[in-house]
Amino acid sequence: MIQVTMPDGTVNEYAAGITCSEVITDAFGKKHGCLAARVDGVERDLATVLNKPCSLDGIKAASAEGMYILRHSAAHLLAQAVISLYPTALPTIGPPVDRGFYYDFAMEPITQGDLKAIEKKMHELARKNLALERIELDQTSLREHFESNPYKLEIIDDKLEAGEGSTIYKQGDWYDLCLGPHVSSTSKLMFVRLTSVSTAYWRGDQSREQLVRIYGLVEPTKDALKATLARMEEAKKRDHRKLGKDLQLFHIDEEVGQGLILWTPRGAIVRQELQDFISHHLRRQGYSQVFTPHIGKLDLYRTSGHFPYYQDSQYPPLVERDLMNKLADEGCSCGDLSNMMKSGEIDGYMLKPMNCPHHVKIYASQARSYRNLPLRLAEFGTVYRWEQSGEISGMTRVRGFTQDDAHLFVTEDQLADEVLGCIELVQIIFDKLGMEDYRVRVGLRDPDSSKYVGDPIRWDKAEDACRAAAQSLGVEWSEEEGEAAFYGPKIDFVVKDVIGREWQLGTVQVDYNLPERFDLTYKGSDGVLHRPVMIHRAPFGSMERFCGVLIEHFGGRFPTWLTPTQCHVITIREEHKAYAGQVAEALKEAGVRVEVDDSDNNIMKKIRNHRKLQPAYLVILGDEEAQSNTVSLRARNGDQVAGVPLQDFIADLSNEIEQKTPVPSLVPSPSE
RNA sequence: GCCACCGUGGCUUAGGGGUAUAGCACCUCAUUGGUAAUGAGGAGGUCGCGAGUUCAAAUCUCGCCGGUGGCUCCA
Repeated sequence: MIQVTMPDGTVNEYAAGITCSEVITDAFGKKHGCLAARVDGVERDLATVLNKPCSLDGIKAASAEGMYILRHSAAHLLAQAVISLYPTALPTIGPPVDRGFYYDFAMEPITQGDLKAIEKKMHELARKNLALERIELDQTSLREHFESNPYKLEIIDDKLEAGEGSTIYKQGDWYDLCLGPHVSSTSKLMFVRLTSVSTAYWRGDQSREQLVRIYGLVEPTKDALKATLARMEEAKKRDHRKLGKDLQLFHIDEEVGQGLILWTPRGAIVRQELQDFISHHLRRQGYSQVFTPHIGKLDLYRTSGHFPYYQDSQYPPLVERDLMNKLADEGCSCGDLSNMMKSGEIDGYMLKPMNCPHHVKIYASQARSYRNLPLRLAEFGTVYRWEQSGEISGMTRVRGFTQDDAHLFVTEDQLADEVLGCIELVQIIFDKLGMEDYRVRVGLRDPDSSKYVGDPIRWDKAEDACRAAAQSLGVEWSEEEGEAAFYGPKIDFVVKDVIGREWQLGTVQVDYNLPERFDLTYKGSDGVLHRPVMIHRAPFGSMERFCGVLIEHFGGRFPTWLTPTQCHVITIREEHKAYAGQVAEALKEAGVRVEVDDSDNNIMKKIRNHRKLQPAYLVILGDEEAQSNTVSLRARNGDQVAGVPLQDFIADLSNEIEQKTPVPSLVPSPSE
């Protein structure tokens, strides 16, 4: 007999040789819903045989571990299906990922259209209720099993010591090299959906074979799969690239260039409101606004270190016309030109990849004393970076973007307080926008590395300041060793949107490097020159990415203060035109953004059309309203209220805008 | 940058060797309608760009540009 300790502490006795599955059924009943077991803290198959005393718990599909196992098993099922339809395909690796699973195959390219047939085959195999059997093999036998698959052999070479064995999992006549654990039967994998087909390099190495990668989803129940698919639909609807078009927020024109955002009037309003909001808080926090140009001399970036070190991710430099002509006359090739710029023989201008060198020069333009510090220079500064073409996407990955940037020049003693001040700003913004779901990453130096600049003692202090600041937020935060920039520790903000995707937005970075490179100084109270510390911070990251994320966060339904047109005034009949003009005028007078539709379409049609642009309110005007000097309001969700005195509406609306209320709330819902 | 797929009026889209569908939006006329599509008419496209094959190319081929999904990269 062996003793098995259950999670609640009870100890049951069983005959040795009993399986996890039997123990779990005994302890939790037949409908235990467990996909696997945890034996002495280690994940195991349900079929695992117990021969000695242990602790045991079940792993349900609802848990992260359970989903991981389910997805992993589904990847196997996918491979089985693919091999049965494409016998010459070679399976390589197929891990679970955050939202599903994938499997990479060495095979001829397939298309999205081929996925249906593969999915059908998966369902067929799932229905066969094939047991997944774990088989331990010695290395010789393993190699025999995979002798026709060089990818698996490479894995064996890499992962196993000489002579070391491993396991395969077998289902029907198909098997795969795998450590497991897995679900007990393919019947647990009924609710799969293949989502996309793509390519990947073997082991992520561009120089190696291109593989076909198939992505899929799996859920434990039909309803869960439905819900996941619905969530994906929702994500698609919220896609800022689609909403940006529908709501006329921005435009990207191939003739202007890839990754270059044209802010159209409606989008520009959203951006301007956000900038005004942040500017207000910057003034309150003692920042000084500055403006700097979009280009600077190569020498500046040689000093800062941006050129030529980061050359590959920048637009190529600009060269003055006279110099260009002269060099051309001398028969200078492009390669010569590039080399001469690199060596510093000739100068040119660069589109700025960062704002800091310009701000540093503002600091350096005067002699500074400790009495001037901290100096906080803020600018919505536009920078340009040469992102790889395949990486560019909508507003979230672009080549030109405007950072809500600022650089703080502080004394060593002020560092902790100033980092805290930066954090406070982030908190205010996220709170106001209802972005409660975010986490903070504190990037620390790798203790084993010597790539960092600056004195270790100062680093320790700066790292402590970052930790303390992150702690002060009261949200989830993590320390990540080795994630610091070479010039200082940093705090990154990662926002989770409503559908669970994460976006890296703002950042606060301590910098010991630039003050050194530019030989920045201030006169201390001791009369001696000291080196200031810099803090780079951009709480939104970039206006482009932030607005892109915001569009998706709100699903295009911006709060009243942000929404491009706050009220759309709609008339019922032609004779209400005059009153509509009066109402619109009064609203404009109060600073409200308003649009009027007094066309002769009927009211139903007009409502339908104007809803599309998602104003906070539709203001509907007919006989009753005109006679009593009131308005009738319709909210986005269709709720309505009639007979609101115009003056009350204007007062309430102004208040809502002023307060930056997260959701338009001037139309009470009928249930309240 | 690499791979696969895609590119038809402002938007959504049919077609797939004989210069092109439809809906929405737009304009005109009629209609004056109380909370998600009134009716009729009209205008708008050298089918991403450039070459090639062909009597004939939106359609086939090649190159380029752009988009999507991945890979790789990201101060």
